Amino acid sequence: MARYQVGIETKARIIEATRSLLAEGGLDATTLKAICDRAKVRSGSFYNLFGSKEDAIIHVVRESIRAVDPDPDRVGTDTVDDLVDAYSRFLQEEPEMARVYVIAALAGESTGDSARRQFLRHHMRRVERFGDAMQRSDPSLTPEAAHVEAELLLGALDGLAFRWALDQTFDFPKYALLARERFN
Amino acid sequence: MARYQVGIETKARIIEATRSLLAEGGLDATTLKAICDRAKVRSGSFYNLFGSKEDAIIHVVRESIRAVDPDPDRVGTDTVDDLVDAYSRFLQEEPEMARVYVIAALAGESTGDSARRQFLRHHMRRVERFGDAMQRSDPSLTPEAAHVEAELLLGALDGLAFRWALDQTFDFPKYALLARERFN
DNA sequence: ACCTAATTTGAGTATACACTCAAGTTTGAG
DNA sequence: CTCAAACTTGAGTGTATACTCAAATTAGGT
Repeated sequence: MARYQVGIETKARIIEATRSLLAEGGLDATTLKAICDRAKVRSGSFYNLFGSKEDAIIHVVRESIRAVDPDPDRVGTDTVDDLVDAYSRFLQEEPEMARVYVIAALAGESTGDSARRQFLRHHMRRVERFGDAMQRSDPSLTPEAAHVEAELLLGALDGLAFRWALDQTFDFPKYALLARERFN
Repeated sequence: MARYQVGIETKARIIEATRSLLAEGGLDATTLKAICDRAKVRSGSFYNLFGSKEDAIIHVVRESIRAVDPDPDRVGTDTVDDLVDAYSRFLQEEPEMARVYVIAALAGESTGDSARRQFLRHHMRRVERFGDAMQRSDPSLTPEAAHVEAELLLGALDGLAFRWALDQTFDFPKYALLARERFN
């Protein structure tokens, strides 16, 4: 796709423009025009590198989640607490991005649901991560039980994050730890 | 506002049109034109009765949540299980509405955040309901502890509902009950 | 029947949006 | 240096959007 150096740089500029717009003003602020203006690119160039605006947005959201992953290379040394901490950190450092994530995952009417499938895959990977960490800390746990516990804990974290998005005075880290104590 | 009988009926028609459009096709399908066509009304009439499209949508979402409330008049006889059941039922009966609820609550950039405040108030009322029910089943629970438990359980339910929205083969009622067992 | 206020109309405003494409320019491998 | 492919341009397309308002009509209390 982007094989020339200049194309790679353009793509990076577009991604950075999209990232900063999402972080500053959420989805509403992230129009094609705004992205192109900030990236110093005309719209035709954008579409030479991305199939749609949503492609760029999803790329950025996934990238920023990966950025706070305690074990991005899956070495397998992360604990449940590490994962919960990473979740708290993501909310703290990228509050707007968390909202974008949820809306992009749910609003998939327009996109068909390819976006939704992508978010589901991402969720399943996280469940696996949590389940693995739970088994490492308690080897007597069966894989099936670990999976259920992981879905419950991740569900609780997601719901508490939604709660926090409604009202940022909500003490997410505190409740996240309480939830973590209930599951294992 | 709507003092003539005909105005009251028009308002009801608009609400019903909005409700059915949201249930059938979510937010994307619920344009002003679609609402007006279905309600057999011209746009001017709509704006005589509602301040904005979003007013009508929020009205409908709140109404449909209330419709599955096990104790809408707050008699105070509902148990935690009743409340969890009502939550499951809402997802089952109004799947599209649940997504609309979340998006409307989070997408408040455009609205300022008056919508967000409204959803927060609604959330707080539900926390209170859950907390009250928990105290009724276990009178040794302090109000403060009940509040914390209620936030945790409701958070877990919200997160599991998000999980279910990603993939409707997810067995929400099963996980909801598991979560319910962990908190009390 | 009168009269005010409620309601309705519907053409009109503004305008924002994602996306396209044919024609040019630049890149870099051979 | 050549040249095909990668990249860029930017005016243009098409469409949908929520919302307004002045004028006409209707409701219903008196």
